[in-house]
Amino acid sequence: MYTRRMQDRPLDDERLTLMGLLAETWASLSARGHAQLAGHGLAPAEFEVCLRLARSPEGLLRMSDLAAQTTLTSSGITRVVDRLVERGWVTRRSCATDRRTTYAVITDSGRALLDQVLPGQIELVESWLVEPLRASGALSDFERALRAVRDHAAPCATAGSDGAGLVPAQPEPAAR
Amino acid sequence: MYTRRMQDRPLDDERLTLMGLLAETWASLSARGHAQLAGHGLAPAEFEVCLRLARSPEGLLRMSDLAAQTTLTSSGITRVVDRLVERGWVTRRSCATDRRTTYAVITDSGRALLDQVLPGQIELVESWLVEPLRASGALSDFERALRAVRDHAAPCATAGSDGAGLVPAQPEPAAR
DNA sequence: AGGTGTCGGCTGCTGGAGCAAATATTGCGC
DNA sequence: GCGCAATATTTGCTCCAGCAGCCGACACCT
Repeated sequence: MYTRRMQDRPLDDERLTLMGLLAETWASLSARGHAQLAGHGLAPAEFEVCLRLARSPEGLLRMSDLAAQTTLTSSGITRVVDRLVERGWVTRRSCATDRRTTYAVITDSGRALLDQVLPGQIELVESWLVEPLRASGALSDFERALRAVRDHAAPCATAGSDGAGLVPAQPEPAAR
Repeated sequence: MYTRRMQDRPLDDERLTLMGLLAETWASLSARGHAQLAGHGLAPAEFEVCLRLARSPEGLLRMSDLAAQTTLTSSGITRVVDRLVERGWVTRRSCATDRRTTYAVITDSGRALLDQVLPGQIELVESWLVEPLRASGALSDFERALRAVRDHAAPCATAGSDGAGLVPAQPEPAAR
């Protein structure tokens, strides 16, 4: 397996199929998560920002660090935080020692929102990801494989927390 | 493992972390693929459409079947095919037996484009996904786990090919 | 035939996100 | 102290995708 036969066209390459399998799996899982978030009036990026803030030591993170940790650009973070501020889940706070930086801070209301949203999200992951993995006996294998790929590919997703504050060696919290 | 300890807040739930790991891995891999496609002037959805057409029995697929197979809506497919037609990689063909349906057909030029793009994409998957998996000895485990999740979660991604024409039991070809 | 319901694809409108330019603040060298 | 480069955030422009609405076409039923 995984040695291409000569008569195969690149079109049918096994590696392409594997990537497609991963794509399809991710698309399916994330779609379910997004649908549930939408029920709470939350866009995926908004949820991720709230979650990262809540997980942060003091519930606050610099705008540019948020950008580095997510797939959004700093411009995108500005808009997302705008929307979250409008709804009272996040506030901005200026930094005492560096007046260029702006912190995004999660509010009590924002934490309450997460308390309301998280159980459903966890339930979703449990039933659509963990459960089938356990049933096929591949749960720990899967996580190990995932870590192997991530460690090889991802540069450093813990920008701004000074390498600390988030779960060690498990920097990525969010369901996009 | 994978039994939540009582003192954990939902914020630090292991299942959320696992989902985050998957999210991060997918984000990293797809970003590399997208960057390479961009070098050929291709958007991810455009590449996926071309690939699915090329893999189709006669290089043609109905618009609505393309929509069903991708994450795009039929409206989105209309626009994507518009762009591909503009650049000569795809043409539209009306159906002889049902005048409502429109086929998207890949052109020779479109196939040539794929010949040019695919090797690089395969190379990317090889070095950033297959290689680390092989190194950690988790390659076959990973695919097995992925299939378990996909089979449990994905409804049916082979719409329009009448259940045939694509790789059996491996319906998802594309790197989005 | 004629009528009705459904399907397939295309078009106006809206919102989100990236890119690039603009603005603001800091730290450095003179 | 003052200009200058570097960094951080915001703002204008543009593209892309989804939603809702539309029309043409088919199928079924009477």
